[in-house]
Amino acid sequence: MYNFSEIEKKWQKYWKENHTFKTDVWDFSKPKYYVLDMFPYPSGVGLHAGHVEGYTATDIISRMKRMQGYNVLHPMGYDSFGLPAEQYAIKTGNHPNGFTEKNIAYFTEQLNALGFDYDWDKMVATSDPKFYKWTQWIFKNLYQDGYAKYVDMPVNWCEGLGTVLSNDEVIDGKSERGGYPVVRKNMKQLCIDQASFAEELLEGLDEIDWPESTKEMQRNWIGKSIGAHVTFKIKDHDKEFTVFTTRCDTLFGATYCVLAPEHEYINSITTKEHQKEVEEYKRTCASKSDLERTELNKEKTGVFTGAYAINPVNGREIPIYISDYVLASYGTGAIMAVPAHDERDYEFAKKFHIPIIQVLEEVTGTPHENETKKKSIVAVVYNPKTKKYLTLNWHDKGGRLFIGGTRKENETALDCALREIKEETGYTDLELQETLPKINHHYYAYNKDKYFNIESTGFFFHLKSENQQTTQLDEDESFTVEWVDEETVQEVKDALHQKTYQYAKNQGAMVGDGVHVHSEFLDGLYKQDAIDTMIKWLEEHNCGERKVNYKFREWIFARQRYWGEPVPIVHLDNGEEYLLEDSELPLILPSLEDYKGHNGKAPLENARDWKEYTTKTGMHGVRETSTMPGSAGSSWYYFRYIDPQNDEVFCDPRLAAHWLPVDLYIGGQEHAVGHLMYSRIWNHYLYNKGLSPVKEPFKKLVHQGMILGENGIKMGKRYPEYAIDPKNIAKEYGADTLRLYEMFMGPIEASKPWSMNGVVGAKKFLERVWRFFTNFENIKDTDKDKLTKIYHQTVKKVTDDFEVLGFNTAISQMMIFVNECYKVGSCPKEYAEGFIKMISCITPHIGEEMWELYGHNQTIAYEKWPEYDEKYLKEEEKEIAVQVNGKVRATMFVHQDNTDQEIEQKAFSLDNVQRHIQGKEIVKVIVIKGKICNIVVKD
RNA sequence: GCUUGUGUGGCGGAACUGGUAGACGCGCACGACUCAAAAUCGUGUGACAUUUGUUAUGUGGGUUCGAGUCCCACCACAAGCACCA
Repeated sequence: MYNFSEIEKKWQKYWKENHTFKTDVWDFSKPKYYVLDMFPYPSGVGLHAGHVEGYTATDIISRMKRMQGYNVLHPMGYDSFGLPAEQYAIKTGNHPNGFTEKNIAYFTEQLNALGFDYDWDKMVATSDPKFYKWTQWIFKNLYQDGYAKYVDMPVNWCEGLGTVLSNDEVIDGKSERGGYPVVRKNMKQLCIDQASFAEELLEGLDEIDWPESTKEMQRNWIGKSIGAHVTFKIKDHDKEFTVFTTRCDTLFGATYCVLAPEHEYINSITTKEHQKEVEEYKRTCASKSDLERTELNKEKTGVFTGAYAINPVNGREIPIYISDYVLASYGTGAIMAVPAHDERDYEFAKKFHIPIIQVLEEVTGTPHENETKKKSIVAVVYNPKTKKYLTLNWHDKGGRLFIGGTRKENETALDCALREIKEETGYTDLELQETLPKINHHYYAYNKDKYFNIESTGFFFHLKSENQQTTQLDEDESFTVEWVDEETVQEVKDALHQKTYQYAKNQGAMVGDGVHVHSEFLDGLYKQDAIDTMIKWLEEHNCGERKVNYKFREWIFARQRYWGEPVPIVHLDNGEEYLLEDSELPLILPSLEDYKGHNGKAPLENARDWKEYTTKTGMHGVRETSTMPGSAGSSWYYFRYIDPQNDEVFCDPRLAAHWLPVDLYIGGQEHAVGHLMYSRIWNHYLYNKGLSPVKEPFKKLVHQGMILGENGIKMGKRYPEYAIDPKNIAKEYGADTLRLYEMFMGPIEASKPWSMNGVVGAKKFLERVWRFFTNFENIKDTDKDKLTKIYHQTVKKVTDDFEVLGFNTAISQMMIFVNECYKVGSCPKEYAEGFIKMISCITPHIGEEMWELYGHNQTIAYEKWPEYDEKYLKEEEKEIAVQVNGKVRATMFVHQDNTDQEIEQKAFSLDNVQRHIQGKEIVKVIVIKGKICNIVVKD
């Protein structure tokens, strides 16, 4: 029986003493492979099961690549600035350094206990001055190049934490850490202008091998939308304002405008009689946090300013409202409202009784030449008492329809609808619920042999009472009047009637595509053409232009916290900002007596001596006391691993050119728009400056899934009782077992529940391996042939599966191989050693130990990866299925040289096949080489 | 509501560009070894009927000689976004 704790300790010691995994980064003779894990925050709790999963995956890849002859860089480090250390400092009054160092040592010990092959000489920690010197240096460059600057802006202010938070640190209006309420407040902020990278960040996404969902989240976060700026003059004022819209084609349907409550013009344009209301509304909005604003999402609010804007396209005067459904921070903080074609505007217009003008009609049916134009109606009548709809069943002359009809001259659409209902069904007591959008319908009338193009107005009525008159039908009107339930309504297949019904079911704005009407030069154009035409018109008439807008805004780059990188900026007494010189970096974080910030001030305000600064030329100033956010160091750390000791430059460009990009990056999806966006921004900046050799730092990205508790519940703070602590598992079952189990659980990206039985199973497999392969009576060539095929298959499958991180299926193949060895009762040394090499990537300790028992006195880590020979993979005899009408009726062995005819003949000779084709006509026989033979028969 | 995913035995999960569904593991049952148990080794294991059959990959349709895989509609779950004009 194998003693895992002894073996694991032995090899961990061996690797450390022999520097087995030291990477010579200057050795360019071999191809490089850079595998990276998202480095952890070194919390005192240590590793959790999710860490182990991701780290084992990169460990396996790095070990395989090393054996395949790559020069592998597989580093580990710590994102060691952060809140727990800060809280420790506040509580104890001690500098967080000691606390952090202790945690790092603890974390490192745990990582080593799991046998990961990190080169610890490359270790970095973001809180180490030797590291953050360069964080400050890169920031300095960003500042010099104008990408970092002070901006006066509304921010997420968290009173509870006494700091400003970025949007991704705010969840549901509360701080991500601690759950304190967050409010909006105007402050001068140090920001990084990420929006200027928006376009290249979007483009970059197309060239990297990342999970689609993460790319999509980044696209969403950047939030690009293509549209136009349109300028509206204000009536009786010498002023104009600009709106952003993606639907400038609907400009003829604009019936009002809305300004955000914070809009600068409001005070000057509001008329006297509306002043009080407007003031009051502004005040309510200001007191609301973002959370409250979204909570009040349900009902639109707003007030009229008394002012009117002039629609540039038709000179129409439309009222200007203010409402908080328009955000000051997006676009221009002002919109044109087109209630007919925008859900929000529709809702607002309904509430404030503002006209709704439809300028786009959905098109149904197929257009044709020489159409006759008509106006008509479709009426959907619903009886709320019986929950049934009124339909006419035209049977074979048109199927089931609602009530329809052509408008007479001088007849309104509504009159027409009421008349048709009365004539065709006799009902007279109706209540109009909604006039539905008009539809542009094309059809062909067989009885008249004519093509028609109709503009149909839809109506939705409720039946108030069953009062009925006698119907007046033309002789060709042969239908039955039927009240039907919702299910039977589905029988209405006519496109126009179907669409009308949909409008009746979901009343609101018509937001889809269609042709323009009442829009002068746009009439007859579809949406996209109309947008292009309108932009051209706006540009020609100097009242608008094409405009791309992004949700992406400034990245606030300062926190009122202590435990972060100091910002190398001094605020001079004359109001200017002074940037420290390179020689003054790193700007070291001072020790304090009081680590707590007071009244929203940064803790570094307490560092009175440190704060003071005088330039060489004798100018006095005060240092910036905010520190950088947590994501600063992690935005470039992958550079530093390559060249961690360099004091001249953040990373030697020759090394960066050789080692970047990172070939494989594994980490949790929670960083999809935080860290993964910020590092791309910094890298794009460095790339544009010629300081990074690649546009995109991470070529391939994989997120490890969440590991759930045994009952499928998320582990973590909420349910600590279900949490699995990898420390205990490693202690009780061994690190190899833990690694093997986590890799066998399922696909790496999937969330999957923990199973203690599964752990035991993994351990049993390792014991089974040990028992067989360390019993040298088994290791002999006697039955070599019996294992040749399965061995080569296994090498191929494991190699291919490792490459795509399919560890669960690779392990399954290795189990099959071991089962086969047991069955045969022996295994040649050659195959055994190949197997040991493969499994040593997953379970390195037992791998090294067995390798040694096989008489080798060097680590297995640099042994040559086993190879397979295609010629052993081919099966000359293969069992294929014989189907009759697609059902498997028998199986048979066929030789790979057999012709289709031979296979066919053999299939027909099988008893059970005969039974099923007897007395039936054979339609055809399909033979797919090596797979199947299907006989199609007919009675 | 929108976006992106995911739905396969008692459980975790396999299945290449459509070609014998359920690999491998857990669990369960039986057998061998044992006085016995554990461990180990072997055999079996979707369901129903039980000789050959029927039926099965969230639901309902479709394409095909053949569908877990492709198409359409729907349902459920997960994650993210959410008045973004």
